[in-house]
Amino acid sequence: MKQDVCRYLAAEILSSYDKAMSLLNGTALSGMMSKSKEIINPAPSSSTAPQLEFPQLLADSSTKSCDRPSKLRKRKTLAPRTEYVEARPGEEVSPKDGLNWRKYGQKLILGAKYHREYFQCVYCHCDATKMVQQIETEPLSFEATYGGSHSCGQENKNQNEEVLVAVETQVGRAAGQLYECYIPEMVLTQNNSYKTKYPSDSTYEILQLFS
DNA sequence: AGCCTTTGACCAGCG
DNA sequence: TCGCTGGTCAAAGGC
Repeated sequence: MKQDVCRYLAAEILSSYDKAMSLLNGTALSGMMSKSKEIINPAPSSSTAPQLEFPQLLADSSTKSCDRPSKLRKRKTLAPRTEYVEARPGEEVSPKDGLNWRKYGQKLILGAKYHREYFQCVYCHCDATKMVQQIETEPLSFEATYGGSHSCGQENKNQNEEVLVAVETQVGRAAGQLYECYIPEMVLTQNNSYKTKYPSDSTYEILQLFS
């Protein structure tokens, strides 16, 4: 019963999205779906760690020298890698994500109730940045937007989370922000490859709809 | 002493 | 071209 509901809802969402995308661009969804399939079911021949399939989701990953360019204040185009996290009750700071960040600024965004905080990876050669915005309607929820990519090795330490973000983003986009419904767990296998572990059969069936 | 946070200023993108 | 706004810098202070 529960599985049927999930299947029905996912099919409805996909159907609506497909129609919308067809109107805008006839082939966009099919391309996205095939990409989602590649992420969810990476080819067995892929190397040790899963590769992110959407380079446009990441900002330029070229490494910087340890001397960050001074007086260079180029506005980066926002990488749409957005993650929603919840703080524990009573915790007013943005929750940790397991990586080491240094806060380099905060700004009150026009029309926003809370400040937006800007973080940079603590490692000097690393290009990764993170913006955290407290959600107005849900004070315990934070929207974390990641930019750049970790060239410092932290990413490897936390590769599972990075892959999750990618899967979350792609599937979420394809299904019309469905990603809060399910998050497959990535499991490191003995041969250093990753595979998805689904918490329930119904979740797995939803993912099958995208493949 | 060194690292981190705060905060005002600067600068570039965009409308 | 210009003003607004968001992203970043860097000095100062705290821990």
